[in-house]
Amino acid sequence: MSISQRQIEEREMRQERILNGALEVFKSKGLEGATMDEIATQSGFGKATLYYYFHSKEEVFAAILENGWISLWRSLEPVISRENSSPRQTFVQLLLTIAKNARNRPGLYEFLFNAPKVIHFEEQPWKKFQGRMYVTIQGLLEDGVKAEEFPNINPQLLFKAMGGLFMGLVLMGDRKDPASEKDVEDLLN
Amino acid sequence: MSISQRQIEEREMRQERILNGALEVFKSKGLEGATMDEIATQSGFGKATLYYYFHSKEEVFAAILENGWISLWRSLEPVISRENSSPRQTFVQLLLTIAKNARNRPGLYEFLFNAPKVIHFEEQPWKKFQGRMYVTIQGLLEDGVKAEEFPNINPQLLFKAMGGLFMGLVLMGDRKDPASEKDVEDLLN
DNA sequence: TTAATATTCGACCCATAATTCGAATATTAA
DNA sequence: TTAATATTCGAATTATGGGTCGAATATTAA
Repeated sequence: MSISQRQIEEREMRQERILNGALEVFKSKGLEGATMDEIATQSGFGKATLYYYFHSKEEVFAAILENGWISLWRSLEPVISRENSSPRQTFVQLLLTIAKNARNRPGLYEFLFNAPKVIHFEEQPWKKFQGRMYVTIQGLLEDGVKAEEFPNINPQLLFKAMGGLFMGLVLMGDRKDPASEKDVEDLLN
Repeated sequence: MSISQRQIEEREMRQERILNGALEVFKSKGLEGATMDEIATQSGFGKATLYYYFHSKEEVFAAILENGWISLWRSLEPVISRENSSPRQTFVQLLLTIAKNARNRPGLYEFLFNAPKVIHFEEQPWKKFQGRMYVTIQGLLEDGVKAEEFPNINPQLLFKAMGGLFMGLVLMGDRKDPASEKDVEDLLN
């Protein structure tokens, strides 16, 4: 009668296939250079088929970002809600968790963290998750400074520095050396 | 008979005017969104005139990057070749010099450091200068670690961290607080 | 088996934006 | 002054790439 569960799953798989192909093209051609034709070829469909699964190119972008942020946020939640953990410990674990994610799918995470700089459609649903993450980190830093677990620098400044540092470490790296807990601790001192 | 010095200079001025206009448009519309029409309007020429000075839109991109990297490199040379300066001192001065440049022309430097991520033409002449800068910084860090002027971390790692940190601080900042020598020193400790 | 529904895609369409043309207008050298 | 050269730009041309159409082909439910 109606659509079977299997059909839904297959549909989702095809969508993911398209999204992966798209990400691949973005990686090699940059956001701007990526065309729907290429994405189609890369993901193994005809161009028109992409439009059967997504309304527009913009929607493809958005879907990648949304999936990415949601899954990142999901993996962070348990770390954040853990009890009996000092701000600093939580902070370190947070960074390590992000790093672990990023190591698994470097292309995706480069996209996640850089794309927002390049495009600016407003009111994107994924911004909610991005925002939550930033607020959380910022809060941890503030608490940590208050509890004297971090050097006494303006938390805002520390946040920016950590943000940049993290990008440099996790994303610009050669991927030879996954950041260990010790690395992060070393850098914090 | 032939072209006078003044004519050459005027020509260069017009080219710069175009480049400045282009940068302005890139800032507000992004690389992709920028059109030759807008660049023309912004810089005060007719569109066809742009093509009298540059072969293509791509060449306009490239010219901005090349000019930028060259002038940045020029300003760094005296710092690098200064004698009687420890690796750490040189390193700090280098960062401060870059920061000073960036503060004077934030739009340009954001472009310089971000554009390479977005577009992907190979064999760009400016890459030579970018490469030189990175090699120099990397070398300073290695020497500095050897001389125990920096915490004893893998210089490669330190380089990545500093790179990210610097981007975060200088480029993503709110520009309220120009980085002072003290800031840099604080962060190094 | 078959009618309905889901999926696929080649060939178009069309708006936008890059690039070129050709005819003016300025500037220069003699 | 004037012929040659340099500069300018509106209008036309072309290329690119997002998005649509309609006709297949596959799958499903009955």
